[in-house]
Amino acid sequence: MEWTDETIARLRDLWSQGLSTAEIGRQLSITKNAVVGKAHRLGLPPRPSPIRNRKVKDGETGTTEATPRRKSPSRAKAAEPAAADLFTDKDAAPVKVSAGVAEKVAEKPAAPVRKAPSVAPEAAKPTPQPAVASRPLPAAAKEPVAARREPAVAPKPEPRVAPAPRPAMPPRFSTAGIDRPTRRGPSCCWPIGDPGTPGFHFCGATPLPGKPYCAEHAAIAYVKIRDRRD
DNA sequence: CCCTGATTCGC
DNA sequence: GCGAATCAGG
Repeated sequence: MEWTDETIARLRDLWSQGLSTAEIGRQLSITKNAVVGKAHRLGLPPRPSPIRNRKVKDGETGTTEATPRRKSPSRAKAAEPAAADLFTDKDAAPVKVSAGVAEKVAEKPAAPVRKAPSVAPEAAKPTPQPAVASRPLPAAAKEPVAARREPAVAPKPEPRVAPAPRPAMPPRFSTAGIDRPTRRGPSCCWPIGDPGTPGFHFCGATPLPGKPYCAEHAAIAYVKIRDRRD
């Protein structure tokens, strides 16, 4: 797997959107393992694991080996240092509210994440049929399977920088210099150019209802998730 | 069984 | 660094 800047950006985006690792893997045409592995290497915020803390530190009971399977799990690494570290900004922190949790919480008052409200529930679904169910996508509808998702261009979905709501405190990249769409309503947040680069900006076109992207980019962003299983 | 994410470790 | 194998919980 060649982790280009684009793929990494996509990974981060999808990851921050709360998609499951397997889902991300399907969209990127890679295995979930690759997704998780890379996510960890990137230091992406861990999402609620279905399993409990496996890292019960070595020693433990000592009587029976905890993980005698492979070799020697002597690599009882540290706990979970990295993730929290990354969120020095309060802005990024709220993202911790993951899909699963979000459903339960049902509200995030002081934690307006970038994801559009309408998008959240979709992405939160274990089996996302958003792209399939409600897709008034004209372009995509034409060639659903054929088009698939090949970005073709070089999209860099940048999760951090929120397009519309709350320009208060940008986490890492200041939206100040970013040329924001003139209109103030919802706008397509498909990134154009490299984040942090002078020319970087967002598409800004009128997004599809309930989608963060315009029809054009939504066709790229949201792909038939079906047919992906080989 | 299926799903999920986390971790390990050979490459 | 990468990701299959594996683990482990729901």
